[in-house]
Amino acid sequence: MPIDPSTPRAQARVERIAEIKGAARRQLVEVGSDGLSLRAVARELGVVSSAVYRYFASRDELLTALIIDGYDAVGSAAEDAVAASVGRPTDERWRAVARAVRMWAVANPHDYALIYGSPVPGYQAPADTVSPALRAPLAAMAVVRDGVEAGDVEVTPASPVPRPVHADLTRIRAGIGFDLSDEVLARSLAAWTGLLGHISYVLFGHLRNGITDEDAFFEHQLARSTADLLGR
Amino acid sequence: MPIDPSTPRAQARVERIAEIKGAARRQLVEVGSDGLSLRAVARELGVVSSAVYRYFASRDELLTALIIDGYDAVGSAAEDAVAASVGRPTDERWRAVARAVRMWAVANPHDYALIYGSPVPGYQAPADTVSPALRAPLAAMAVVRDGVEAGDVEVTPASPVPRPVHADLTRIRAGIGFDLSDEVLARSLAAWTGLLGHISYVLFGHLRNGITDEDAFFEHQLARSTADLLGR
DNA sequence: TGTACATCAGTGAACGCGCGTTCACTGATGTAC
DNA sequence: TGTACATCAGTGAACGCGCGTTCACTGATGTAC
Repeated sequence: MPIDPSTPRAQARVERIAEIKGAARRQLVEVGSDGLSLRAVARELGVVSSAVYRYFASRDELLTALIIDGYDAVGSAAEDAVAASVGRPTDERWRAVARAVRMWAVANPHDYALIYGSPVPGYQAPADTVSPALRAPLAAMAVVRDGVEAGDVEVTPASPVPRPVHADLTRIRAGIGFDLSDEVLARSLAAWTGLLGHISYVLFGHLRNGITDEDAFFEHQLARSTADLLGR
Repeated sequence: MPIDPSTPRAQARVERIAEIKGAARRQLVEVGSDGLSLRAVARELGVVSSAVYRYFASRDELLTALIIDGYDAVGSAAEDAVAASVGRPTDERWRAVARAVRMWAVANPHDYALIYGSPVPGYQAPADTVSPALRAPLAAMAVVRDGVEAGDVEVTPASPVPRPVHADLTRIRAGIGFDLSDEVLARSLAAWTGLLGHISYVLFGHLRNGITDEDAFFEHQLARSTADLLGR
């Protein structure tokens, strides 16, 4: 594999890969991750099915590429929101990240479902999905860490942390690479899973007959959960 | 369709339907909702594929039956927990429902993914899934309503509710059939989506490298979110 | 109690289809001397 | 600058497979008189 992207061939290759992934993402919309088909992708590109194997060794490899792209997309949306809000109050910054994640999800519901929905049965996520997957939650946690430093976050533990939970939180702390107390880390995780819970519940249609103004509902719930996160 | 279940034939039919659904659920485990195949179901039952059409007019109809069963199963788990905790303090009752939902999810991850995971693309849920889908959240909300009556729930609004949100909450109130103020209803919805968010995030593997004692972590987070729900 | 008929479960063959992946190949594009 | 060779993208045919659904059928089970 040549890494030099300057030669015309390498450039064409990069473009071709992008075309394939684009066609595959469009297919995801119609048919879901299980139904993703190399032949259909090839068809859309006006190319014989075996040609796709020049670029992806198998269907699963293509699926992995889409998953990584999804994580990277939501990750950079979150990171951008964090970067753009430096210096602002913590509650505002948290809401900005949360909004960025939701907006990405609403704009790309099928990519969202691919990464945060049901796992594809029989598909084993390879190791190189791990670090892209962490980008978005890490960006969110960084806001909380900054907030602790700025004194915007109530840090007094609400309840004692049982030993096994402490052990797991310690492991997570090591994984994310910066210090948050058990209390604050647990609150951050709750805020993060709560955010995805809200997004999924609405996006997957469980409030279809109840909520008409999804933006307003989200904002209202976000204000509430932000207060819970920061300890008011 | 004879409804009298007393005749041997009708009884055999009921059993056969249960067998088919059982085989289909087992398939779901291996292959997901997209991959659910009538032929494979027939194969497992030692029967020719067209025989299944005696019981389900199409693949989608079988899928719908599984979805309804899933909603009914989690719904009755929740209802049982509610019924078993009558008279106990509200925070305890809420935790009991939440635990019941999670335990069902952990015991039946594929049914959980079927109903609360990514929607099956191209599958349109028919109207008769609606009321089973409401059973679990309704059971949970009933606990909150009882809690309000018992004075266990802080009912003072934390923030004004924007008009469009109020309109949607009114619609939901009408749908669930009992009164909860905007404030309490919004908190209940947040608690419910937060619960599913936690369950999904862990069950779908996003904390695979972080949490080892999932039960302890859940209990700890549940204590926190219960306090948020009840307004401390 | 016995007979004639209707209902039902399941059979077996067939339809038309799409899938992932392999393989030997052609012809164009790049590279080395 | 020109030639010989290597690399690459894409072709086309083929493999073996499973799918949903339809249809005419057989034989067993139930029902009505």
